[in-house]
Amino acid sequence: MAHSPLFETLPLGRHLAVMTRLYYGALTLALSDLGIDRYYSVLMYINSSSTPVTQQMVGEFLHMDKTSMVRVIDFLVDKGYVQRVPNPVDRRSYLIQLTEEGSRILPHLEKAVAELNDQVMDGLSPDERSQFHHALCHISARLKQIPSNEVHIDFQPNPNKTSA
Amino acid sequence: MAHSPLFETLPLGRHLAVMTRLYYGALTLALSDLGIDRYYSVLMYINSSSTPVTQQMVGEFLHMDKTSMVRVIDFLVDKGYVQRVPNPVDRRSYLIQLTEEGSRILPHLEKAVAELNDQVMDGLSPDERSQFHHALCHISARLKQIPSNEVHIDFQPNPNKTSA
DNA sequence: TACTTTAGTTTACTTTGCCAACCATTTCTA
DNA sequence: TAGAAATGGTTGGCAAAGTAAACTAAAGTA
Repeated sequence: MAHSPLFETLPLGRHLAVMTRLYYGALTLALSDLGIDRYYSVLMYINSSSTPVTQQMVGEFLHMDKTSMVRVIDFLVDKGYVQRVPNPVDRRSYLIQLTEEGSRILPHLEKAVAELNDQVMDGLSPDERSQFHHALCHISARLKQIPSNEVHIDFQPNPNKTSA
Repeated sequence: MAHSPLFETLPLGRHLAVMTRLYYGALTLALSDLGIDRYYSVLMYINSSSTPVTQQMVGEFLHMDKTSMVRVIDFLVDKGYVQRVPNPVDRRSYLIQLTEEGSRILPHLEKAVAELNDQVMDGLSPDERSQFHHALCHISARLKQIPSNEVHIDFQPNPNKTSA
C-alpha cells in the first residue's frame, strides 16, 4: 500500500482533498457530542489570539473569503459560541469574542484536535513529525505565493471609473 | 511565518483544506488553455491502470462515492475525454476508456501536475521531499483506517423491509 | 467637502459530497 | 434452480463552501 508509484504522480491536491475529508469525518465523529460540527478552527483561532479579532482577521488567517466568513460567524453566533461586539476603534467592523459557552467547549475542541493530530501521525517518530510539519508549512507558504485562479492582480490600484 | 506555534495546534485538516484549494487554483490556472478544469486525477488514474477500469474502481481509488463518480464520468464523456464501453464480463458495469482526445491531452496534464508538484516543493531537498511523501502516505493510510462519520455500520446487514 | 477605500452584508450561482430510493444484473444459498 | 440478497450504476434532492456582483455604512484622503 505505502508509496505506490502513482501516489507521487497524481496531483498533490488530490491526496490533500481526500485527507481533508477523512480528517474532518474523524474529527466531527470525535466531537459528535458537542453542539457543533464545524468551524472548530475559527473558535481556536479566536481563542488563541492575544488581541481582539475582527471578522476580516479571522478570514485572512484561515483563508476564508469574507462572504463565507459572514455565514460562519452567523452560524457560531446562532449556536451561542461567539458574539459580535462593536469595535470601538472602527464602527464598520466587529470584534468577534468567545462567549462563556464558547470558552467552555474550547478545551474539548483542543483536546480532540490534539488527539486526532497525534493519532494520524502515530507510527512517525518525533523527528519525522517535526519534519512533516516543516515541509507542510513550507509547501503551504509556497502555495500562497504561487498565482492561482482566485488571485486578482490590480495593475491600476486606483482604476478611475470615469475611464470605463 | 514558518512554524507559528498555532500551526501545529490547529486541526491538520484545516491546513490541508486551504492547501487543496490553493493547489487546484494554481493547477487550473496552469491548465487554463485545456478544455477541462477538473477531474485531472480521474484521467490520470484511468491512463495509468494496466487493466481496464470500471467506474467503481475509479471511485474506490480516488475515494469518491459512486454518485459523484456518475457525474464525473458524465462530465468527462460530455467533454469527449473518456467513453463508457459495456463490460463484457459484467453487464451491469462499464469500462471507462480514454478517447483519442483524452490521450492527447494527458501528457499536458501530467506535465503540468509534475511541474506544480515540483514547484510547491521547491526549497526542499530530495531527501526532505521523499520524507514528506512518506509521511503523507502514512497519514493518509492512518486516516483511511480511523472510523469517521461517513462510515455506515450495518448491524443488520439485511434489514427486512417488511418490519418497517 | 468630494472621492476612494474598507468592513461587512446580501443574493445568487457553482462545485462537491452525501443520502435515499431505484433498476438491472449477478451472486448467493436454501 | 428459484428466490433472496448483493452489486454496479443512476437519479434527485439536500447541504456545505467558494465565488462574484452589488450594496451600505464608515473611514481615509486629497
